[in-house]
Amino acid sequence: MSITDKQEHSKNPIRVIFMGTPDFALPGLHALADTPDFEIVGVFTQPDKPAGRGQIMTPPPIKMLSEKLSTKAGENNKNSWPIYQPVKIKTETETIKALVPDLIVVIAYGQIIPPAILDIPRFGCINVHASLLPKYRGAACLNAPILNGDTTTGVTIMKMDAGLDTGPILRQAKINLNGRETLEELHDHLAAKGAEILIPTLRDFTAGRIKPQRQDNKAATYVRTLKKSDGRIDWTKPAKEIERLIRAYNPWPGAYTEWDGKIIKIITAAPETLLKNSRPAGTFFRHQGKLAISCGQDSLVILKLQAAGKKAMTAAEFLNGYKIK
RNA sequence: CGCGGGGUAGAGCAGUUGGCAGCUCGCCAGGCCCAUAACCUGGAGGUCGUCGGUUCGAGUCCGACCCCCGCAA
Repeated sequence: MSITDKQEHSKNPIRVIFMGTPDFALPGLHALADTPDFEIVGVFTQPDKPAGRGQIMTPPPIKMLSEKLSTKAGENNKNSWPIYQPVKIKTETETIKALVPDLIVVIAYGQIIPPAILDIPRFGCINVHASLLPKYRGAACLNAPILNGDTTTGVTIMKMDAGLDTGPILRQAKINLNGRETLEELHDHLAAKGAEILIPTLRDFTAGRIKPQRQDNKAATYVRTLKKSDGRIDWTKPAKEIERLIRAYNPWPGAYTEWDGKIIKIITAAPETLLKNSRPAGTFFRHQGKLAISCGQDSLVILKLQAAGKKAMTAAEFLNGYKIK
């Protein structure tokens, strides 16, 4: 028996249930699995569902990572863990009790956790949320700061209560925005940031070194879940706003418009806009060898786009093949 | 069997009722200009996704397959 093994046993690891579903939750699960003083006793994630062309049954990202990590743990003579994919978490109260968790960590699980479950672990349920609460409660917390042109955002680790993202705060980490990042970049950045502060925060909290701070409900804002149709560009808006929307919705739900009867995804637009604009909103035109689209205020230079059925192409490639005046 | 679009020169596209494979850009060589995302001249570069069928003749019509993508999730 090695020294590290002895340390693990002597520390009497904290029993953790992890609940999460999409990519955003991956770094958190990884961090927990890598930390000897926390023992994963179960993972909950959403059921497999049909996805992609052909509607093939696809497991959520957390299931795939969980299986990999759990198998590896078993091979290393450490405890592996079961994976649960209940349709409704509220029916799993007894299952969860039987796992005797000290703590439940929830990252983008995708279902509301009822109070009956919140109360099971002695340390409660801890959630990682990708905004500086109480700002941007809700699902679109990653899109909102880009869409609104904020200069900062961050992650919050909180103790969950019955409300949606209303629980008392354990710790926050702030990051600066440079006005050019896409949703994808912000997503990856904050997923990593959340995982980075998760372990030290859990250690401090379970050791009694953190007093959860109640949120200021008066300062709270809420962002509803995005729909695919939110990505449809309204060209009567100012170019500056549209450029932010393109970054905030890339890659999902994607900013798109219709041209010549086809759906065109706008993937990247230039951050600077053209001042002159005499054309009707939504008109595609050439300007100094570049592709531009007129907006309600100013015009937007398009850098990268994708027509339905085609691969993504640069504006120059688009101009070569399609006839734009 | 979820719905749909597409594979033609390095890139993006066109190709009419089957009849010599084109356009824009790029590339190579040369020219012009104070200068250019400018212009002029010449040039290279394609087994038209694959296999089979119909035909005097197939990028084009028929069949099968492979690959890419949008919707949807």
